[in-house]
Amino acid sequence: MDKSAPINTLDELLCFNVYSLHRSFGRYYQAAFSETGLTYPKFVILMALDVGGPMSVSDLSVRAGVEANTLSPLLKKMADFGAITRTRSEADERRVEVAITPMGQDILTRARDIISQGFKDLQIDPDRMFEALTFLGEVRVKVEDSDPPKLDLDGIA
Amino acid sequence: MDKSAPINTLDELLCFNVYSLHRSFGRYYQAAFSETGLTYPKFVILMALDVGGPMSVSDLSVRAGVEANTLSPLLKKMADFGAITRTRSEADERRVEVAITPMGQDILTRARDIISQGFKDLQIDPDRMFEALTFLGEVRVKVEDSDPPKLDLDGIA
DNA sequence: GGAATAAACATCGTATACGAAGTAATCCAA
DNA sequence: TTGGATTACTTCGTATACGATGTTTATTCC
Repeated sequence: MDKSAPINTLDELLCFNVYSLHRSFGRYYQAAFSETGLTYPKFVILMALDVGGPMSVSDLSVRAGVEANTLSPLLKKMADFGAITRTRSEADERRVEVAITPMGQDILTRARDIISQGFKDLQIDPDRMFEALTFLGEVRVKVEDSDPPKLDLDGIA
Repeated sequence: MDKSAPINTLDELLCFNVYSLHRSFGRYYQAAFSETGLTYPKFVILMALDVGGPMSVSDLSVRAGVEANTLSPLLKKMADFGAITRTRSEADERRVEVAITPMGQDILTRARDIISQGFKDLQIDPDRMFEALTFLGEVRVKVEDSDPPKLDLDGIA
């Protein structure tokens, strides 16, 4: 019989605050990028490739924080568009090397500026944000390393 | 010519840290809820209805932080399952009143326990979390109130 | 060195999410 | 009071995401 900390409202839950803010950012960027064909996940991919250089789909998966199967169709679209290239590795025929193109760089440069500008508009305290970034990063590691308890609805549904 | 704060890596971006942690939580809860039919968004809906009582789709939309059109199909599925009820308002035929059922309550009770347990396992410092919750909430308000600068790819794509 | 494994991507099925557009009910102003 | 807004919800089209599974290529271990 362990009551642990009973959850009262959604606002007390970190996962909900993260979920909620994520969706707010999603709508924000959808408005910022509308009509350009760029989306937030594509921006993340361009950033990862720009900073980390050419890399395999799996490496990109780790950097971007999404599963490889989510990346596959996205990368195909971006390659068709011309923002990135996809090349079978000579050394290992299983691997696909992904790289940003000059056109992708151009897009990224402008997107970076927009995001910088938008961030400045938000007037967020740098110290609090740094602390939050650190905290969120630590939590992410813990969540990923953790084995979640399993929900059991026997007798209910 | 405003360079503002140039963005170097994804890790420096609050939106990316939120995005990334959101996905980690998503995989975490998918594992916790697997096979039960419950999902994180459905849990959020049950929580909102349990705490706030019966309410319209639009009110629920605000509480859960998702658009009403996202809710519609979800609510239909949950009602078919028996966890909630959907009733046309007598007073205003446009409105649909949504309420949690006893079966939904039972599901929620167990889900709450699982989430409490999982949270305890993560060993998160309460003070830092409280500060983070406050910060994330403030940022969310700012993001929602803010008018995003518009990306322009003329001459590139 | 050849079968059993494992690794890297891609595909498939399902579940959110969003904006835009559609429908029906209510409100409101001339 | 009636016809044009406005509101509430739904439907539609598109874009992520995930786990499970399939396919191809590399590795490993007899």
